[in-house]
Amino acid sequence: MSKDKNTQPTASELAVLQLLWERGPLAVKEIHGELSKERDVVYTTVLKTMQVMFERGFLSRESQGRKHIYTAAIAQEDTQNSLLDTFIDKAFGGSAKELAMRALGNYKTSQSDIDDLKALINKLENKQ
Amino acid sequence: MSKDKNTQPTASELAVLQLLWERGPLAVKEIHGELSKERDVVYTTVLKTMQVMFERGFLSRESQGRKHIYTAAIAQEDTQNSLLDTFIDKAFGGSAKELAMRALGNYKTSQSDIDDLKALINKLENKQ
DNA sequence: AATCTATTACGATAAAAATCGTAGATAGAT
DNA sequence: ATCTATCTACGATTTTTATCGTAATAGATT
Repeated sequence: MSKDKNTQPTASELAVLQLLWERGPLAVKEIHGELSKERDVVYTTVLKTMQVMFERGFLSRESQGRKHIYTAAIAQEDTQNSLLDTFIDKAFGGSAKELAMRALGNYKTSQSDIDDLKALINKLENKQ
Repeated sequence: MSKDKNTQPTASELAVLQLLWERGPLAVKEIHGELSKERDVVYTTVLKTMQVMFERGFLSRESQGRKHIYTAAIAQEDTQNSLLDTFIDKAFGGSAKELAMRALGNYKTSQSDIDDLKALINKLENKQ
């Protein structure tokens, strides 16, 4: 669970990772298709980003005919934890609790969300 | 509570804002002193950053003799909310609850933290 | 086999952010 | 009145990230 800033994906890279985490291995074409739904971006821009990610070790790939099928090479949870850690420091002066309460207070929570939270709090309380 | 990316402070700018939010109005010299504790940074770099922040409307300032005393011109809470919003999308696929649970699960929580959380959850539950 | 097309490779450029050096000004000390 | 230390102003450069265009190639199509 590294905290090294240089091993953290950039914003563009995260957009690619999210798709791979959600949908499994994909070719550049498919990532480009998805990203294009949200903003204008040229095919080779996405290609280049993914090539860089491959060099950085964020993605692995295998050839399938003439194309490459890319897979996320870093775990979603580890990556999120590392980003979260940085973010808590950067934006919330290091207070995880402040951040959590703000997140909960500002967005809609369903009853099942609340149940999950209660369970977590129980666990935390017993752990003490 | 703007979400406009261009109005969001950068990482360096946030470091300055945190200090001003915590300690009130300060001169460049003082900010530089604090930042220097954590990393090597030249005085004029900090000065320049703060001048840019002033132009961007993130800071206001008043002359005191030959120096400027800077004040945060954007509210901490608004800024955090805006950053949080971006972060939830970027790193947690839009799930505030996921983020909150991760934050709580990964860091130590005191009993008083837990009490605060319980109170918040009660409030959320009644709100539904 | 020749042509077409999807795809990669890769360098170049642009844009954004961070860093720093030099110059000039001003308050206060001598 | 002059000198000195402290500050600001500001341009220039560097670093990082994002974007894109061109060329080469492998496989499919005719």
